[in-house]
Amino acid sequence: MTEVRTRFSPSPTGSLHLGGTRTALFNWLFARHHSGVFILRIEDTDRERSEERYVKEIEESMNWLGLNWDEGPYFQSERLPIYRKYIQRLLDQGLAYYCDCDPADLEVRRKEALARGEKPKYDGRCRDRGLKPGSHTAVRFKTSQTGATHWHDRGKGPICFDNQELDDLVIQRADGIPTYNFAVVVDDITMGVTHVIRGEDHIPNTPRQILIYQALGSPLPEFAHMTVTLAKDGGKLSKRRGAIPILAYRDRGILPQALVNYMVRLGWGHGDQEIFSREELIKYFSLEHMSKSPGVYDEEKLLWLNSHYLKETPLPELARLLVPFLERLGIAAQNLDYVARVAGTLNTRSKTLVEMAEMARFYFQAPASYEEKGAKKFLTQEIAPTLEDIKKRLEAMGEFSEAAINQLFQDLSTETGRKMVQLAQPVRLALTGTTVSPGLFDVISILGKEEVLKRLNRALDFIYKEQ
RNA sequence: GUCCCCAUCGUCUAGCCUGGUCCAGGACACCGGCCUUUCACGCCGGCAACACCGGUUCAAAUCCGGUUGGGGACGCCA
Repeated sequence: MTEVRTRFSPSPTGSLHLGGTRTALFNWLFARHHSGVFILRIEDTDRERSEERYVKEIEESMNWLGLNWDEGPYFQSERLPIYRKYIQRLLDQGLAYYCDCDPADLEVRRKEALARGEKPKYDGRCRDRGLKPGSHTAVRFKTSQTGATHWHDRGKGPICFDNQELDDLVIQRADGIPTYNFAVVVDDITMGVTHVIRGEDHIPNTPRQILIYQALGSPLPEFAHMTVTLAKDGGKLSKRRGAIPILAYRDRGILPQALVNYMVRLGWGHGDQEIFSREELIKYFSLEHMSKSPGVYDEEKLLWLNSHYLKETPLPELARLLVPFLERLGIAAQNLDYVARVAGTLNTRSKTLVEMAEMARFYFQAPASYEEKGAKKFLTQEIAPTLEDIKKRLEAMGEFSEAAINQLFQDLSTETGRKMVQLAQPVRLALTGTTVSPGLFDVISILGKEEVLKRLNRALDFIYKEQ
């Protein structure tokens, strides 16, 4: 059995989005599952639109998700001589020819055909003219006009195209740069790619590429076309339709494990299992279980997975992850132990690190104001004596543990006959500024005696000043 | 328009290849309830689907054909 070799070949003409990343993930998983090789290849033959910074972004995105590659990155722009050699071979064998048709004319003819309700195809007018290379000549591949091209797709099953549907595609532009359909084939041949796993938007390219493989006398790789991802309103997920750069997920406080888990479950399944560790993914992944119909991007499910992984992440690590998000809010958190305790009270109630940081704010900054409705209800003249009492009791406490504080409030409740809620809410408001927060006794314990007393005093001042 | 692909709860999916165990299972979302110092978490329960029409068969979500619907592709972009 020969070694499995897959590749991910993005073009650096923009940020990496969910769709492309999912393709990378499936290729990576397939390679890892078979202990094969995963190659990164940058398809930068479009000189106009390719940019160095996007190469960096692609690499950074993949690194963030842990999709490590074994070979590459290869750059098509550095492989021009190789393509030229293969083009020449086809030319010499009469399997390709020069064409000097004006691109603008072709465009007009294409529009006309479309208007007539026909499939826009190149009519092959230069096919037998025996043109010599010139400054405005492209090279076209002589596509067979008879028979059919078919293959067994590992994702879709048998697919067949009538060759009459195809036309003589340009394989080398007038500027000497090969086009996508040709460069991919040459690359996949020379890099020994055994499995081509890509989006189903490439299905129409496949018969053309197969014909080129055959013209070059090379054996075919396996093809597996995976579904595209649709936006909520239907239609391919795109920049216009809600797709965001993959790194934006990181900025939004999404964990890489959550994104990976989400992407893999979109269009693939393994029984009833929803949560997969990286090892399980590698162990279970197979092309056969890919779904055949397109999936709709559902952010709710991503967020659910994210909150799941947020809960799973060990506190010290969660603290490390949270710090940059705190800093973004202008909170300098040097004490990682403190942040870990804070995170421990927030990990079950936030969906993202961004949310968690926002909720953590009061642990680092005293409330600047009190939520209006809550203040009206709980920070009243009537409660003031009780708050004074709480203050005194807390002040007298030794060990400031959650359990001890809990006991203190229980006692107070029995002694005063006040319900816990009537005790907790005013204090919560005083400490956090809102009526919603993590468990109050945890909050008190974490903030510490000094800070708690300070905030209680401020709340009391607020009450006395208000009435 | 032409070609290609696809079709199970609102969404992601299991089952389909190897018909009966499926009056279709899980998850997200949603709706109840429990827990409770608030909000969450957690737990329990509920809602909800085999697109349609024919055929094959003792029997079809599962096989075949058609219809409808959705998606993709039709560049000297990738």
